[in-house]
Amino acid sequence: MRIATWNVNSVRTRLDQVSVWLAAEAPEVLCLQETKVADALFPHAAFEALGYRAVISGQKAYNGVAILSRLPMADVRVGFDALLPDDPAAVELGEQKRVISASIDGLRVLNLYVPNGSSLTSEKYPYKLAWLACLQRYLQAQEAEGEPLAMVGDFNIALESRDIHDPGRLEGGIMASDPERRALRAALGERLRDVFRVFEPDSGHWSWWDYRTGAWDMDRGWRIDHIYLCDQLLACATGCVIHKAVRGNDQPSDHAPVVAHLAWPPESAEGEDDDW
DNA sequence: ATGACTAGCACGGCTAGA
Repeated sequence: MRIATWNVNSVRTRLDQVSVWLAAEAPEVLCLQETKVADALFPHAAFEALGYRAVISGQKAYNGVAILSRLPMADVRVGFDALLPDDPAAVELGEQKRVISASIDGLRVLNLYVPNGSSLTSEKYPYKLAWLACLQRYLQAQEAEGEPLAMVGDFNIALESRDIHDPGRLEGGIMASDPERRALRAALGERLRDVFRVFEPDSGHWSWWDYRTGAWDMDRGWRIDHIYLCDQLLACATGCVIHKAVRGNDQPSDHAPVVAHLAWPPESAEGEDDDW
């Protein structure tokens, strides 16, 4: 199974590019962020023509997440409050459509669009920290269910210096501040690992390049789109790749797709009692 | 220090992104 994540910065504006990429790569699952469209206007037909069903949580103009899958999806959950119905913050944070999950082939795919935060002095910054604190509670509730977890999305956080093109200038600022990093690490706990770093220790690998200041031409990017796996899925991982070339398209999203390759479901051992 | 680009909304110039 291949699970992909891509912040498309408007699914309608990027529909042709997403369709071309899906037709070429055909991952089993593609998680989208920043769809920027109300649910009634989501372009289901274009994806169905390629063999994908979509489950969505969108809103007009801002935010919005979707899971596209070639495999059946079950037990779809929208928002933090789906698992935290008595948590006031979870209910309030649900106003912005940033969280959706589905059970696919025996694992839980959780697709997130973490708030950007804008700047350390913006009121959006404490919102981001509160959102991450809620994510931690949400993940604790999810873990209690015992379903293997793949958590993907646009995290709007570079966890380490090697994830930023110019850490000397950018570290400590938005997307690279200690409180953001601590909040995300607390949510990950000991359970979830960034699968990209299992296969690639070096810096110089980015998933987002600013539209401005020639960031793409100078290859000045950040790695803020991540795929986190629980131990059971991590043991099945065979690779994780950033599809950088997509950022070089005409009228691209500012993010590139990231794809994790999993040998899932695991093949049963020789002589196991499959036919009982 | 600031702004650069892009998209949405709605048709002028904002908000928001990261």
